[in-house]
Amino acid sequence: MPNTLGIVRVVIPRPLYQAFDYHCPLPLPEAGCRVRVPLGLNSTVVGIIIESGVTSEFEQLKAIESVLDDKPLLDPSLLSLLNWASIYYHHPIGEVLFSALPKRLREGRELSENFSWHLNCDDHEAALVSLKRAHLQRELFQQLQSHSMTEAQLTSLHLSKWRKPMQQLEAKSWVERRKITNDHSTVQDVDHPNQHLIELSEEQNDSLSQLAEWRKSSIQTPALLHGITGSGKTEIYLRAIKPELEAGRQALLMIPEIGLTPQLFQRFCDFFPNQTVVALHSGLNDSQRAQNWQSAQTGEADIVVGTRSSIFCAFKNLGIIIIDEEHDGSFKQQEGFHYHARDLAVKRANQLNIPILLGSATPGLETLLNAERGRYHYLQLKKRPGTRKPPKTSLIDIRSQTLEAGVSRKLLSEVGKQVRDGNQVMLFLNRRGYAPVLLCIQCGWHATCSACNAEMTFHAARHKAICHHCGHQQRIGTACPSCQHPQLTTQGHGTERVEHLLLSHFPDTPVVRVDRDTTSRKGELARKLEIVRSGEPVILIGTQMLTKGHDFPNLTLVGILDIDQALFSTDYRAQEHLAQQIVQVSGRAGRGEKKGHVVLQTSQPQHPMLNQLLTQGYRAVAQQLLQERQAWQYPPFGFQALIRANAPQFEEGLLFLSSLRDDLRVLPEIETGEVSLLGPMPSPMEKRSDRYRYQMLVSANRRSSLHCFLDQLISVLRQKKKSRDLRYILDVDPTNFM
DNA sequence: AGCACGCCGACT
DNA sequence: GTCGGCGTGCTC
Repeated sequence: MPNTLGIVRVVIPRPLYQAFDYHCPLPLPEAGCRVRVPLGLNSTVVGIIIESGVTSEFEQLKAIESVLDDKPLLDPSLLSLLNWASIYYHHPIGEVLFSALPKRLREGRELSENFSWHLNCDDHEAALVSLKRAHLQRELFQQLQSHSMTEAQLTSLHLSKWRKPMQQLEAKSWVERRKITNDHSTVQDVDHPNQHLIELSEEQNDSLSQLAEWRKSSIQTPALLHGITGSGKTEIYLRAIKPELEAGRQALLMIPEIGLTPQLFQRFCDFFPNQTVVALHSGLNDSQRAQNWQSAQTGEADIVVGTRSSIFCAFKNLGIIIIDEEHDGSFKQQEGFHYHARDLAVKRANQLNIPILLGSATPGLETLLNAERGRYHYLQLKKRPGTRKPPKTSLIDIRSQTLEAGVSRKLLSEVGKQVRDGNQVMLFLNRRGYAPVLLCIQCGWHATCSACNAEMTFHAARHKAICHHCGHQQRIGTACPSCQHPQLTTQGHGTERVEHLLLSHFPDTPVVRVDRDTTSRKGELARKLEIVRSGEPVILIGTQMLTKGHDFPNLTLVGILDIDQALFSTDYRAQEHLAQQIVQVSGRAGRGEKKGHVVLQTSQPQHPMLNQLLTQGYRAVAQQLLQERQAWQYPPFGFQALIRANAPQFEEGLLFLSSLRDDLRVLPEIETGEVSLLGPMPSPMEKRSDRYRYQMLVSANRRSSLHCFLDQLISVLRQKKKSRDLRYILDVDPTNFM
């Protein structure tokens, strides 16, 4: 006999598509609470209730062991987003739900209590005098003089070691610790005298009033803010958020993976000094992440600035979502649960009926199409504020140039000229290391990775060849490892090589290299950026780390090296990415008073896309690319999913996918031609990290056909027997075919 | 995934 | 005999 009372439906952290029912003592905890439940013969796991008070078909229910939360951690709207994502991406609900939680909460740990610290001292002067020698305490004291601070705020300040001195201040009774109960019943004053120091241009003001108009409508559609680089999109974000904070709601600002420049975060803190701004990105440790996540969940944080996974952050009362650099590829998760944070953000905003603003100088083709079809509100910023002009771009035909380390004479002399004039220069090369190929001219040996089908990149300073795909390293002496010939040579150039070239040509100018190798140490990137921000002449050489969001006012020349590879890529997205990259890098030039100039080195100066980009700009290129996509029925006109399979044995994944394809042949969507399959075929790098990788592409002209087909595909896939070391994954709306 | 069960070959 | 490799099936 089915029970009608005392049953909860629980999602388990396992790759399972269904939830399990458990008995639970009354009163039942609400959906979104964590519980500890028995699973299998003798283990217990942390689960999340997704439905409370259900009837169960299942006969032998077990009882939950304990309830971990008295208030739900995930509210109904977030649960429904996660459930939707599980269905849309055809990914097990167990993994989807748990990917929303910070590690500590996933493990069932206690919620830490949040505190704030308040100054409780009559004579500030006397206290400061007595703290003359206790620098850390003194600094904390001064911070607290302006306003009281929460743990999240203290941690996000660069005061890494604040706990000890704070304890000492507490011991002296000058500081009082209080438990936070802020539930936004009283809204802090959002206005602040410093806020309006930056005066907006006419165009910016116009966009803002359009935004205000747009928000009055009863159904919120997304808005695209298409503003050229340097047009001041951040100022729009700040002012778009402000009314929401004033109404006691919270804001989520999503940024690309390595896009969190301390300046952006600082700008938000400065603009809203009375509000709590917290970060959620990969630079935080587990405890900071749990802390900040929780502060959004309780309502203590007003603004969350976060990367991809912050789309799953719980909020007490979310009022607006802003996505900066919405075209950026890092919003798509590339392993495990392959979600697209931007697309989920649009869905979340739609479910909550709150505004969402997508900002970019180079909107993705999907977003641009939505805007041009009127599904998104389309705002444009076409000018840089003040007298600043967008940089002028010219091409250098490298076929008629002498090259040194891939840099043309012409560009080198231009660099010299700018540096002599006291300006800063940036060279962009999307390849780190010294050279992508290391070889012996005597015996033909070259450094290849034993785990991947790839060349290893030579890193000169470390005397190593490193595989950029799996991290495998090999020490390189002076002689050839195969024939002992005393000299090895290189082919191609990376940032380290160009750095050497620049050092030899410009011995009196600092050369700053910014890539993953030179910034892996904590604080190193910040230190390098600080050198550049000092305004002294420097030559920057770097990878795409340099392209995102930085503001260097004294930078007048940008040189873009080696784009030719991307011009001939077989990936249909390569042209879009290249155009975006060129525009983004170029946008670093001429942000201050001085005029900017961009030099693009290519062997294809007649290439139609490049020429259209230089003469008509990004939007024209995007429209052209959209036409091509339409002709081929590629996304966003067609809909795709990719099934990848890999195994340690050669061709095992291929066999598996071939057999899957045979099974799928009888499905109705294949017979009617609504859905077509391409492959299976080897992935672009067949062997990677000692696994052989294969893929099969599923394409459809209608999203509904694709999803109907994928439902059946998943059930076929799950019933299929496979060896234990074969792994497969379904990627809906793939953006990366590697 | 993580775990138990059960089947089979290969060792002290 | 029994140890352990791995294929299979189940988890409320």
